[in-house]
Amino acid sequence: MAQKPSIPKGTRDFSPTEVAKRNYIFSTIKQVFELYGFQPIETPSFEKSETLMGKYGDEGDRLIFKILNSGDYLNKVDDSLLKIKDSLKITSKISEKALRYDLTVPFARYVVQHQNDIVFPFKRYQMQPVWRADRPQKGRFREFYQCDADVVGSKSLWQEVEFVQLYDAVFSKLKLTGTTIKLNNRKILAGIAEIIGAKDKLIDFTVALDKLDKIGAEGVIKEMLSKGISQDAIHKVQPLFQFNGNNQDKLNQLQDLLEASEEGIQGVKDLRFVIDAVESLGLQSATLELDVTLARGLNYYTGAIYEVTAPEGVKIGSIGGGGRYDDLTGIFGLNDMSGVGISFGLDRIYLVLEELHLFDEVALPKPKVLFINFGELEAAYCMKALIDLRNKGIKSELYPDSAKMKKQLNYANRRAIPFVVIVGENEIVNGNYTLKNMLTGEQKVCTLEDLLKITT
RNA sequence: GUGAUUGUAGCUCAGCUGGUUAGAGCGCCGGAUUGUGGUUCCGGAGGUCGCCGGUUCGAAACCGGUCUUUCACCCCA
Repeated sequence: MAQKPSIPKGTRDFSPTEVAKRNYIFSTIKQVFELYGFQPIETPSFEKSETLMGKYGDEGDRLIFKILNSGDYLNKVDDSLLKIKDSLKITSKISEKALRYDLTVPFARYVVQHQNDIVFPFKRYQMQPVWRADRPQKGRFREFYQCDADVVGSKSLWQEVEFVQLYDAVFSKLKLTGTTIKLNNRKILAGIAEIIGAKDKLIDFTVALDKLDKIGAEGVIKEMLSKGISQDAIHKVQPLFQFNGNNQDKLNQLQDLLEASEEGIQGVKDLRFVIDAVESLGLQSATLELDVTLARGLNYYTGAIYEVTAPEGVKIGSIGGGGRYDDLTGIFGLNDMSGVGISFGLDRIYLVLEELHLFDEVALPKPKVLFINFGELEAAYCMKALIDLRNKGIKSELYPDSAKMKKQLNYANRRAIPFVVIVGENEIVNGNYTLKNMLTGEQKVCTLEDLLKITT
């Protein structure tokens, strides 16, 4: 046997049924995106390294797939550099392109590059694969799809309200009820950090706080201490560790806690606006939850932070996330362009729908009629009928070879094709067709008109 | 990147503490049945036991490395 074929770690093949299910999710998301006024764009699967590097933190840089330069790339590297074997330094010499790590940074690049042609506020959506050199595990792949919708050029909080509704609309349409849309605001996190005098440790602080439901208050405190946040400071935010009540209660508690921080108060105000609006407009199937521990986030979020978790009982992590970023296009030289956006993790949504058996009605595209092939003459006769069937939109095909009847019928069975048309000498002489129902086994001789009528 | 875990036929898996020519079920191909399927019966093909190296008289089994699978951490969709 030849070498056993396989695909790289963390990648997957998708067979027809899987593609059908994935397309169902894609088209649902796409419909809702367009319903909300977004327009599609696409960007290259790889970008210049400088566009991507440094945008996702050190951890992110490590996870970016680098593309080797073409040609004799090593020849151009200094011997001295090769000798010290510093991978980081050599990488920038031998690789100038990298695979897309997410859709937001390429989008920022796109906006800056096309700023003169874009009508602002610009609402775009994008559904494309992204790549991460991560170690795969449950619900985590090295190649996966993101479905993003972003608005740039508007600071309106109404937009943030709409994204909550959009999440709810998509999940409701997928019949995925019981999702939780978690909402937070970076300004609140900054406010808290300010109150405790750990403004410079905002990232460490938020990353630790984010783990509250996973490692508990003790674990969080331990991690904060190890990052150099003082005992005294931690004591001040103690209330956060047992935060409860409904969204309004939480808002009021935050209001008190953040009194001394101007930024924090602004965050509470923003959050209150969004929460009030969503609560008065109502959601179909999702629950909106203010979660102060929500800190995931890419370093560029500056306002709202979203994260969607699957219904209780499905252990898959988040199935979507997003937020507001005021400074993103600034990196590429376009200032004062606020953006807010969300992302759907297609592959994870797939896993959740599968686990909850919500794919029932997704039909695999397959032919309805198979013409049995008895030979050249018969095949030619069948091809004529096929034209009529196909013109009427009836998915149909001719078995390509004049194989044994048994084999051809078996093929119809395996593919669950409901009708088979048998044409031999007799049928050709009489100008008719023998139609067989593969489910009931019934068969009858009929005209082309009957054939079209019955199989439609 | 850290720590575990998995790998035997196309698929799901047996294969005892190292011991002849490595098995089963399903699937595939052919026949019983040359214009009638899903059932049944008969026959057949298909394996460098992930890969490389080591220990041994002898390795699918033991050891090392590597790749792969799954999982946790880090981080994230």
